[in-house]
Amino acid sequence: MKHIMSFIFLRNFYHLRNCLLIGANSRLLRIHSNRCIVFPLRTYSNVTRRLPLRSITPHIINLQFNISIASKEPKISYQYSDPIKLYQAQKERDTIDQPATILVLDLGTTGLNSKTDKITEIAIRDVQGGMDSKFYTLVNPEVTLKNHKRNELHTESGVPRMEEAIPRLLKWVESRQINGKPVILVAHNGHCFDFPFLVRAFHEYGYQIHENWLFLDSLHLARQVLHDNGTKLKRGNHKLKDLVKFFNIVVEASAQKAMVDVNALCAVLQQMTFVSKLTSADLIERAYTASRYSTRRSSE
DNA sequence: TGCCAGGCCCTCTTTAGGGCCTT
Repeated sequence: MKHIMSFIFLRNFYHLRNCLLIGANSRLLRIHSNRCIVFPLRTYSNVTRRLPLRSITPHIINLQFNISIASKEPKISYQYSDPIKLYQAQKERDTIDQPATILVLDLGTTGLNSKTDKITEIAIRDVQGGMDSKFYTLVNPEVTLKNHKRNELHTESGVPRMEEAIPRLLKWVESRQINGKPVILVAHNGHCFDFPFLVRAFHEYGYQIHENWLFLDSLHLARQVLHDNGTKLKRGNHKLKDLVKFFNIVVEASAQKAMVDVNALCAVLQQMTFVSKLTSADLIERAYTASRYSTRRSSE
């Protein structure tokens, strides 16, 4: 009986969200005792999603969504939605059993070669949001950059070198970790770009990637789930910008370039997990450990 | 705009070639 009620609850939930066209702010669903708990992937992101004018109905307004008319198309911010308040209230009471911390990552580098190029920028965001949910730092690559202005920016006093940035990164990730449960680092094309850079940098300065750290490539995920779901994207249209456009997401500008992409990927990840009905457990199953890169490195 | 590296995927072919995707 409990399962039947949960099924009906879920069906009604999806139906409600589909009707309102606001399915972005609550993604990870799980049955908790006899209740359906809504897990938002993000709470304080500045990302908004464009909605067609006809979708603004009294129902949405009555639900107290934050609507701003900034241009021809109204925008709906998700940060004041009820599921989020529910999540925050539950989190404060520490009653939600989250299987993992999901962190969206983007790196800036001096080039594309993880063996020879250096990291210049690290941006990470905890999709659950809350206080101190963002980590951002420039990194002094200790090499001369081609762009003179960028070179000055990255070599200013106070910009940490990678060996100084790693301990800060570790401390921040640890602060986001929930009782030693896994951390899933998500990056677009991370398997071929961000993750090899990160793992190599850790090894270079004598740090080990913790076994609880898992890696998930959102490019690979997008190519899989957007096909499985029937909402096919044409081959060659899985760039982050393409996904932002596909999901009709508006990303606010920021001086921190990598953080702009992180914000965008947070929203894209929400959409993908929603349309594909993926849970945290599903993401864990699709993720892999750093040993995948360590093996590659040792075989060189 | 294209180059850079490299893993994955698709297509066309059976072992190879080319495009995608990231800074």
